[in-house]
Amino acid sequence: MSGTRTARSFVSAQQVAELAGVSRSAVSRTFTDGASVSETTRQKVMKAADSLGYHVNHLARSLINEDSGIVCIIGAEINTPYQARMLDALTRRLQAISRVGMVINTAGDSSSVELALRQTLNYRAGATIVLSGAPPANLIKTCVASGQKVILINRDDHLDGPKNITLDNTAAAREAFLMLQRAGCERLAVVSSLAGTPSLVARTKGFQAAAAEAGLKVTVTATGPTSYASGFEAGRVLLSGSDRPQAAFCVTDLLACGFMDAARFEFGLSVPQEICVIGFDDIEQAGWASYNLTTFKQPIDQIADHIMRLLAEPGDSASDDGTACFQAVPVWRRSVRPR
Amino acid sequence: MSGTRTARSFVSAQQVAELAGVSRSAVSRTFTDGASVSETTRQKVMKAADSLGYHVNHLARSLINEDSGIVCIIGAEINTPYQARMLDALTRRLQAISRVGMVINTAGDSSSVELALRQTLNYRAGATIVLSGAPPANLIKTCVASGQKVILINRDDHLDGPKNITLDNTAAAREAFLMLQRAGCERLAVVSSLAGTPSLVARTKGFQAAAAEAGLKVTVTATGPTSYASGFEAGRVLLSGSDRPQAAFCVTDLLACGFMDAARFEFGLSVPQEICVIGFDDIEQAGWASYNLTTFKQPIDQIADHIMRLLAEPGDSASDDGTACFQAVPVWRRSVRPR
DNA sequence: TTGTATGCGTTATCAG
DNA sequence: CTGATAACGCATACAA
Repeated sequence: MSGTRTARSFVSAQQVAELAGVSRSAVSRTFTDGASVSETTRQKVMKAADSLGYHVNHLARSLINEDSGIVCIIGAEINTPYQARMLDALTRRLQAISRVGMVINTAGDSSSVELALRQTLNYRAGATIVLSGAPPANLIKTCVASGQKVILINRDDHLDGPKNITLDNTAAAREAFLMLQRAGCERLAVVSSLAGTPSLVARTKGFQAAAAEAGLKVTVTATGPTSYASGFEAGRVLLSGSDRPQAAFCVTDLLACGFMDAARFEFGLSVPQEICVIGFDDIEQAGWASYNLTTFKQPIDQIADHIMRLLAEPGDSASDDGTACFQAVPVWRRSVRPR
Repeated sequence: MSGTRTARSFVSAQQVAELAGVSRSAVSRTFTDGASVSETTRQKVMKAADSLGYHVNHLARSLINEDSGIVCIIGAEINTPYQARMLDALTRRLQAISRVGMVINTAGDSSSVELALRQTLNYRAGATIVLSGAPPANLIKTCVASGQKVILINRDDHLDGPKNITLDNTAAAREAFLMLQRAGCERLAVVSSLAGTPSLVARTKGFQAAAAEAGLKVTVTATGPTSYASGFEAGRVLLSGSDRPQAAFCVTDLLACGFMDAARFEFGLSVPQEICVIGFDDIEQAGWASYNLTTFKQPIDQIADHIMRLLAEPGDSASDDGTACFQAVPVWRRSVRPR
């Protein structure tokens, strides 16, 4: 009497087979894509499975397949608009190719990233996507050696095993400078953060370099983490001086929003008449009427699509050199004076 | 010769045992909490494991344990500030109790929620947290019957198997009305959405009821999904009429931000002098200087803590009736006139 | 403490 | 097309 409803446990293929009067294999085949089962058997099995509430145990299946269908997504600050959108884009697409995302929220420090990467191995994830943080090289090696696909986003250290996805931060930063230069701004500032993320550093350096070529100096500020509050604080600091900057390139929209609010509400400045602001990421809030922030859009959908393509490739394909670089495109709104 | 480094596959306990010169069980015990292994054996095993890059296969382990350590989190609109914060709070805490969150991003429609719930069964998740969407009752039953913990957030249909977590939306809405009444507002509006989520409906009805008791009529608007754009559009509609409302209760901060921006930039109204606005959720943006939105804070941390407590309970404990109700607390900022 | 043997739920292989 | 059987990687009862 295994058919009673009291079973405080998952239903197994065995039980379904018994009820349907067929073998375990028949049940297995019914739920395996591309296996050959007669329509009658299939019907019997489905009926029994339905009444018992049977669901294939992907975990047991993966014991044989060596692929659990799990894709680990490692990231810190999931609640940040940009990261949240990336997470949304990824999980949605994973669903579509019948995989599933396992989110590992690291504290950001390297030891917790290491722990996260171990989890990815524990769960036999077929792939690991690292949104932020710097995982130790030896662990990455283990992942790759285990047949896992490792995808690193916005890191600059290019190891050979994993696939890298980067943004052309330098080009974007240079473009940002040009936009401000054309707007007639000469006293320039960069609002950055203390996070020291490779991409943020690249944006800062790229802007500085472009300005230097034009013979202009840039004041760089970093007051805390990459947040609205830090941007606000940076505004306080930068704008209280005697000759305030005429424009600020904020390496993140979040910083830009904070900076703009400081400019307006702490110093009564109007944007873009008295100060121009450029952000980065094109988060949703950048498009809100209060900000109308001119910024650079990260091609999240393209990136996510690219990742799915990487996942679809056969495991050992080293067709490309493993690095894909995307362009951030400027989004003109109203925080920079028209030329 | 299984020890060669070419193995494009995960390392098994077997391989570790061979290298360490011990039995498979010794390896197993080394990685099992509370098993007894001599220090010498332990060292040998650890060394071998390290050099081989061995990691316990949680999936195989769960075949025996009946608990994979996976907790499924089902939600739509992960990229929304509120949901993103909830996701962040949950995944962070799950890590802390050495579980891991599997995020299933549904399209929101019921068929995709059903698919998500099936995934939860496929992966033998020990628990499922449904952030949004209405899963079919029979599937929930299967989950519960399989020994899974099912936690539903903000649903109003109280089945007996799952644990429910709700917010006292009615009380909060009533409070919102009182706040506006004290500010001297008489022509009132509610800005809602077409989503028809139970909690949103409850907020709307609660506000209406409170107003009705005071003999005041309320204009209810819903122009689209629960978004900034919808709030903006609602503002356009509501404020263009001849006698515009003096206050708006927006059932979500996102709607509130959109509404405020419409009021200011489309109609040149100042908040709170010419129109008062109250939101709901206390998303990060509500605290930004541009909005300074008076709103109701959802106790996300409390809720997440409570969920962790539910997960820690023994599986069959029905100590409580299965429903926990939290209070949203008003956060006074500057979008409502002081009394 | 250690090793041996068994079973967890599934799929692949192979014989019918 | 179907059923029996052998893996898959692991934890545990049991015997040593």
